[in-house]
Amino acid sequence: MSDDKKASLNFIEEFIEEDINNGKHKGRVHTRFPPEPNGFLHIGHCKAIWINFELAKKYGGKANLRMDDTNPSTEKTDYVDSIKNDINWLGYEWEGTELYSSDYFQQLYEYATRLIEKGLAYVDDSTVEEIAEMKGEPTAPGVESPYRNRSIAENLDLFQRMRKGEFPDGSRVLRAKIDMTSPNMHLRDPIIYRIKHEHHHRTGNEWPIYPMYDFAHGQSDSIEGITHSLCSLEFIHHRPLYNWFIEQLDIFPSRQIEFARMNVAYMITSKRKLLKLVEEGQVSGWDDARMPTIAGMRRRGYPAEALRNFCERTGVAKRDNVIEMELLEFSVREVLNKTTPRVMAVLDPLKVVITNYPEGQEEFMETENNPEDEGMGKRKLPFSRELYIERGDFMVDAPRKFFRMKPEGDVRLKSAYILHCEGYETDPVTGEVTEVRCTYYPDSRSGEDTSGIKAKGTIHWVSASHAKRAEVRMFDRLFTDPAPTTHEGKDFMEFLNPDSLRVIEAFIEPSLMDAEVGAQMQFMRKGYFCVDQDSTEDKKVFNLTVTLKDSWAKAQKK
RNA sequence: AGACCCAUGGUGUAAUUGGCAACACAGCUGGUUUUGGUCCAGUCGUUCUAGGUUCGAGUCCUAGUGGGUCUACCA
Repeated sequence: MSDDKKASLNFIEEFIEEDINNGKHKGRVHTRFPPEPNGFLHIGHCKAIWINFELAKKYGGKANLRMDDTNPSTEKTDYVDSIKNDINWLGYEWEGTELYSSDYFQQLYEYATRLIEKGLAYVDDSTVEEIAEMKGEPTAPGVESPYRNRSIAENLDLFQRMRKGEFPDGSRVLRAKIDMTSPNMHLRDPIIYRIKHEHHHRTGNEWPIYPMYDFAHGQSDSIEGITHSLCSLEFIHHRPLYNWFIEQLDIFPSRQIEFARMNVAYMITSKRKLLKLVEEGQVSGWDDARMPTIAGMRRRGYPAEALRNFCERTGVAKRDNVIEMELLEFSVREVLNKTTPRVMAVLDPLKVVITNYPEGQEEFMETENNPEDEGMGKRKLPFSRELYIERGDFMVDAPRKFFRMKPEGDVRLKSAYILHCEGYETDPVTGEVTEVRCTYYPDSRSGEDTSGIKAKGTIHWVSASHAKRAEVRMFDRLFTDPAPTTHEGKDFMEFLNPDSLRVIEAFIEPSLMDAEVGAQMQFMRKGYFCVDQDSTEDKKVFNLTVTLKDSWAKAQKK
């Protein structure tokens, strides 16, 4: 019956299935996510995590988490914890305990020694400038270092003394001896070890020399038996070198495959630039809800499931891409629509007095928590003579298609009565509406409406005497430009959105005072929100996760 | 300038590997709705250019054009 169409494979899956079909590694699939612990994970990492862990899952394989910690200057243990936490939060578990490139320092040292013994590596005494100079340009070949043809014995001796810490930082490096005329700059005798008398977050002062990325990453993959080493496009030029080391060292042949990293409009993923935002105080920290970090998005209220769905929808390819934020927001709303309770909160309050409703009287209105899911139950809302509604839900000179409250008009209060607007009061100075006066139809109560009145619109409300005040943080995109880092001659900071954060005071229904930090809900007709960690016992703080779609507002703009 | 990578609606990704170009988001129109939300239906719009191979090309070949990457003792 069902015409189960073949699910299409992305190009990495095609490679993997080809390898499996060829019996390579006995069909084993083992990936890894290799962050450098020098910053927080962001939306780009999110995609890399998704690819590596989902692929392993799909092919019944394993995925390692490996901290690529070969540079002691920038790496910190604090970051390790946040990285592990973020990955777990996204819903993934790595194989065994987390691994570290630094665990392989001894093995790497031996590999380097093996290279020297084969006459494929040499110690170079040149300065940084000299090495750069001799490297040449992409269009012009480089020249060989005067130290290039030292004897194996001398190289061995020098390298051992480097390891013993006999030489000062920067005085010498170990280079692979490949080809100074290669059109691929990475093959022009790349540096594989440098001297750094620096404390490492895990190996302490054990090592005065540290391997470079190219001499650590591929070998670590190999040591761990990684079958498919997935990385972003900019490493494509490193692949010949990656393979060269595997061949010369004759070690397990991991295969590097490059994919285009994911870019999202209005978000930046440069760790350096993100750090600048934090250090300059443009945001409150790495986990500011406006940050494209996983920690930030979590605090903002983006569900992990939404992020995973988003990664799946955006696909895997080799094309440069910028994904519209709308797709991310769709993914977020999609999950939240199903999972969050609806609650009443008025963000921009306007007082309504129901003149024919007895003073001092109160009623409790039953309302469903989520029309998408009856199982989420019902709750009661206090109702009284004075209410707050959204200022934007009242208009003095309303167009015909305005279905909310307007003079002489009827409007339904969600889960309560239908109101008839009798008039309004304004501030004599500013002309601003200060209060709306209405009457209610006693026989129009929700669920038992016999009034026969049909109100076209339904609006949300809170009882003035019962409502609580709360702080609400209304977030907007951090930048005004979809690609703030791509404009030549302009610093990305010039594109910071001055209105990315608007703090307002809102009135919320009393039940919300019980909401715990992290709790998520829909403020009816406004958007999805979550309780921020800055909340206190008597003052809740809510973060706007994402607004609801608003076709009325959209129509008004035209 | 050299090497390498890439090119399909506005955006992103597909196309049984040479056989009627599709899916999602966005847009637009309508329906349902006690959220102008959700949901449902419909609609708009695509193979960078020029040659070539072929009965047949988004797919293969050549050239061009456009975009990206590479010249850290970072990863």
